[in-house]
Amino acid sequence: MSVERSKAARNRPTIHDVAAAAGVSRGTVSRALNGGRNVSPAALQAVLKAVRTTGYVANPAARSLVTQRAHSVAFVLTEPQQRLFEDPNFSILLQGCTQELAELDVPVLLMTASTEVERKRTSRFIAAGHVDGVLLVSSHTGNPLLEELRDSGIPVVACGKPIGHERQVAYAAADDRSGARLMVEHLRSRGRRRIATITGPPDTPGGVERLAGYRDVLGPEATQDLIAHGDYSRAGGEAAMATLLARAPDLDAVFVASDLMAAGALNVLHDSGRRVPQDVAVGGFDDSSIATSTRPALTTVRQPFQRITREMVRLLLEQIQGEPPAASILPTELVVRAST
Amino acid sequence: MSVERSKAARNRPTIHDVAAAAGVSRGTVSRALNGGRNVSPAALQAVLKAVRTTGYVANPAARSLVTQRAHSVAFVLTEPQQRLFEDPNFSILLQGCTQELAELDVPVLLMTASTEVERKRTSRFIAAGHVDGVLLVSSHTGNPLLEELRDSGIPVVACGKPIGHERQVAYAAADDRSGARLMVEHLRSRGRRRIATITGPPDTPGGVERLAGYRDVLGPEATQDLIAHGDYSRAGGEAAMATLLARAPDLDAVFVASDLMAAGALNVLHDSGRRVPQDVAVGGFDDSSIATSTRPALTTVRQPFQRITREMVRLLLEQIQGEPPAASILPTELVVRAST
DNA sequence: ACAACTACTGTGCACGTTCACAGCGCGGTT
DNA sequence: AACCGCGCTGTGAACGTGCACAGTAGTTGT
Repeated sequence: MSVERSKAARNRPTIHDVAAAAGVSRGTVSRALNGGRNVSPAALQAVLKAVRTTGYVANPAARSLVTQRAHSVAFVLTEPQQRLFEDPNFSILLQGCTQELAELDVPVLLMTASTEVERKRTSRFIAAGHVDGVLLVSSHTGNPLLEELRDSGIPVVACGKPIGHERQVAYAAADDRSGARLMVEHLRSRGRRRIATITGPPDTPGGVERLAGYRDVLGPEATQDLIAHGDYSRAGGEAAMATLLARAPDLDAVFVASDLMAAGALNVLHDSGRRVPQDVAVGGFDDSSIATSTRPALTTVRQPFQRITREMVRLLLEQIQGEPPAASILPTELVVRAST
Repeated sequence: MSVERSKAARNRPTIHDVAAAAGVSRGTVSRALNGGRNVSPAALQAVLKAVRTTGYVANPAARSLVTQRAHSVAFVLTEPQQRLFEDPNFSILLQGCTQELAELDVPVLLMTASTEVERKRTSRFIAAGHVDGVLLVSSHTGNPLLEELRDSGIPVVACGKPIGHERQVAYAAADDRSGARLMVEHLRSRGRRRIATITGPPDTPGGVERLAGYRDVLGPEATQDLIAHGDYSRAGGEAAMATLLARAPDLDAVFVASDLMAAGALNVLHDSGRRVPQDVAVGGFDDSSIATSTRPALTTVRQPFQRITREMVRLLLEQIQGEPPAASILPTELVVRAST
């Protein structure tokens, strides 16, 4: 009597309550709910009905405790936080991964590791077993977090090639190099002859590979005065464009390694009195939402973000299942708009 | 013997291992780690040292199971996903909340509830007890999720006044109405006499309150032809601006209820051959990163996002502690740039 | 007819932690 | 001298679930 009273007092129904309501045992309820193997149709129906009437939902903590799985995943961003809301790429990746995983009922924990303090915290947090795997968005190489994670043995998937760890950690990345080639070839086909470039930081895969693609096409034409480095920020794009104009006022095209930097470059070109695309053609990279919001709209190289997030999730789940880390390189596509 | 063997096989140290290493009992270790009350200095030192040598981190699932707390919080977005990466506001809120909570070692689960399916999933997920509270970013009123959450009894804090539930759910919001007044008064002080407005959707607090502030200042001057509704998207801002120009070609200022829409409006004004601010002054709202990236840069009303996120977190933690829901209205500030 | 197999079901244990309780020695008050 | 309170400690629950195992009934094969 008092036992039943205390049970009724607890508001959240447990698997016991469902079992009692369905007239079966805990084990049968558990089996019915996880796969439903070796369960009679009658029992299955009874359990399902009992679940409905009691409003039962499994306690995730109890489940995690016994399965030794957190059933969740972390999305870790090592870039300065500024970039999360300045550059839509990160939001798209975050959104894509979240959505992809939500369909599998896997929640995503968002963590940043921009500062030393945050990195420590994130590292400790992940080591505590809060998550089964990590989606790591960290373009800059040499971040200690990657090695810490690798050493802790937790499954990791990087977004973009993790320079120096290509063989040891899984990653999904767009084919930056051939994407850059597509763009530069397109600029040449438009009759441009003095094609400059604004690169990403030299310690990022995008910074290296897209520049390599540019050089592939231009060969010796790619002189040093036509190459300026940016930091993937709008302000960085502006500064780099100003530098290029000072060094090579006769340039007639510029391939910018990200749409956000390209938007900055457009502003500077506008201020210098040059018309786009008549005087200078501008090509971006990403095909983020920025590309269609500039005037003129940007010709750019589309990164297949949806495929990238899908692959990241797949590669992570594979590793959680015990498979070794793998990599996935995805093709890019030229999107021609008004700026070239 | 075999017992010790199996213990050694488990890679993650438990509280038992720490207790053994420190020469004390589980209870003492637990007490030493949670507050350290009623623990002798000697025992405390021994435990701390044992934690260091074993590399112990508490198992969150086990802890949650017994404390009946998830020790985590959900950030739920009900807007169409598009907006997460088009409008920087959401990223800022997300980032702010995450950061604020990270300092308290509370992870943030990111969930979307844009579609019916997602809403069901999110609802069930939260009902399962995965989180202790919900940070709800949902501008549109009438979303069933809010009521579902309220009924389930889980602590909720809304961002922006939850129309129709002001008394029942906690919220943090900027003072939209007086912010709008600031801007319209500023436009008048610049000598503008035909001041139009592009509002947010009428079922959002921002849509209602900012329009009210506009009317407060203009009174009968606020004729219907000067008011157009937008949907907080860039495209919506463009469409609304085009409508206004058709209806009132003589307008000399427009107050736009969000920076993103204002950016769209600027484009349309530019295309129509009008100069900003000489022919038409444009005022935005938010002071998001967009405001400084337009040409000309936007005069806007700054929302104190950092204070908003701080208040959201505070209000949520309060409720988790058992306090009743409260509200927090935060002051806005006029930021004058080149567009007025 | 008996054994072997199949399909299904119930029970005990373990996961790792916190909390309530009881026990212990020790100094101070009645 | 007996008692009480205090600071500290160890121990036995309990949280709710999944899994291994044993057991039952019914069916098939020799």
